[in-house]
Amino acid sequence: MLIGEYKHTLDEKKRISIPSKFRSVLGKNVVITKGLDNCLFMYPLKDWNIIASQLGERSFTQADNRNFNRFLLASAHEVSIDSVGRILIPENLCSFAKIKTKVVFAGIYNRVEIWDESAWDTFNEQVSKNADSIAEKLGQIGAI
Amino acid sequence: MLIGEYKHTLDEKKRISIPSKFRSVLGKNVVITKGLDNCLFMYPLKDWNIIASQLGERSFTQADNRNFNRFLLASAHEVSIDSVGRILIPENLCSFAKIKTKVVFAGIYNRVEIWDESAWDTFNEQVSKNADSIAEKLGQIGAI
DNA sequence: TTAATTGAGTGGGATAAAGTGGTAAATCAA
DNA sequence: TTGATTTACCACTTTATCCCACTCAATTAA
Repeated sequence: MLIGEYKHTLDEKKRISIPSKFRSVLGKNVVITKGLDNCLFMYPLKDWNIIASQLGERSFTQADNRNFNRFLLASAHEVSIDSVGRILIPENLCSFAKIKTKVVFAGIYNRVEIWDESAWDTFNEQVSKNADSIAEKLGQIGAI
Repeated sequence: MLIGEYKHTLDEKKRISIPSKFRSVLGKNVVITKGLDNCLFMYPLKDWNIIASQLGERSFTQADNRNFNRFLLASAHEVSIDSVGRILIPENLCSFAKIKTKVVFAGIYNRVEIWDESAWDTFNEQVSKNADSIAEKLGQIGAI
C-alpha cells in the first residue's frame, strides 16, 4: 500500500527520485498523468491499465468522454524508474502542476500524488481546516 | 495502448514524424480521418477496420447515419509510415484541422488525435478548468 | 563514543536514439 | 522527352537515456 509523505528535489534534467518506500509497490514502470486539483497522479502500470481501459472503452461520440480522456489519457506518460530509483517528469506535466524544484510525494492507497511543495502546503492547510466538516459529510452518505 | 502528448513540426513537404512511442502500436499503415472538435483521428489499420464496419453497417435510411459516415468514412486516408517514422498529412485534412506547423499528437487509448498546437492549447485550457466537474459526472455514472 | 558500512539522494558525462532537413531516384503527366 | 511531383534514402542536430561517481544521513559494531 502507498502511504506517507516525502519531500524530494527535482534536478536540472527534471529527474526526481521516488521515495524508496514506494519503489517495491510501484514496480519498474509507472504511469504519470494529470490529476485533479493541479497535482499529478502516479500509478503502478497494472493499476493504470485497468483505469485506462475503463476510460478508453467509452464511446468518443459523447463530448464528456472525449474531453475527460483528453485530460487523463493524453497527458499520461509511461515512465520507467532508473537504476537508482529516479523518474523523469515530462515537461508538460511539470508545467501543469507548476512544479519548480521542491516536490511532495503523497501516497494515497493505490496511487501517489506529486505536488509542488508550496501548492501542497497551501492546499493542505485548507483541507486541514475543513477536515472536520468534510468528515461529517462523508459520514452522512455512509462513506465511512 | 496509445497515451501521451507530443509536439512535432510539420515540414515544407507536409511530412511529420510520429512520436516514437506510438510507432510500435500503430504499425506500418495507419488511417487518418476527420475527427471531432476540429482535430484529426488516426487509427492503426486493424482498429479502423472494426470502427468502419460498425459505422458502415448502420442503415443509410437515417440522415444522421448518412451524414456521420460521410464525415468519418469519406474523409479517411490510409497512409504509410516511412523508414524514419514520418507520415504525409493529406492536404484536405490539413486544412480541415487548420494545421500550420506546430502539431500536437495526443494518444487516447486506441487512437491518436492530431491537433494544431494553438487549437489544442486553447481547447485543453478549457478542459482543464472543467476537469473536476467532468470527473464528478463520470464518477456519478460509475465510470471510474 | 567513534569509526565503518550501508543505503538513499543528487549530480554530471558518455552514448544512443529520435526528430528534422535536404538530396537523389523514381514515377507520373503533359 | 521533359518537367513536375512524389517517394525513398542519407546526414546532421538535438534530445533523451543510461551509467558511473560523489555526498550525506542513518545504522551498526567495535
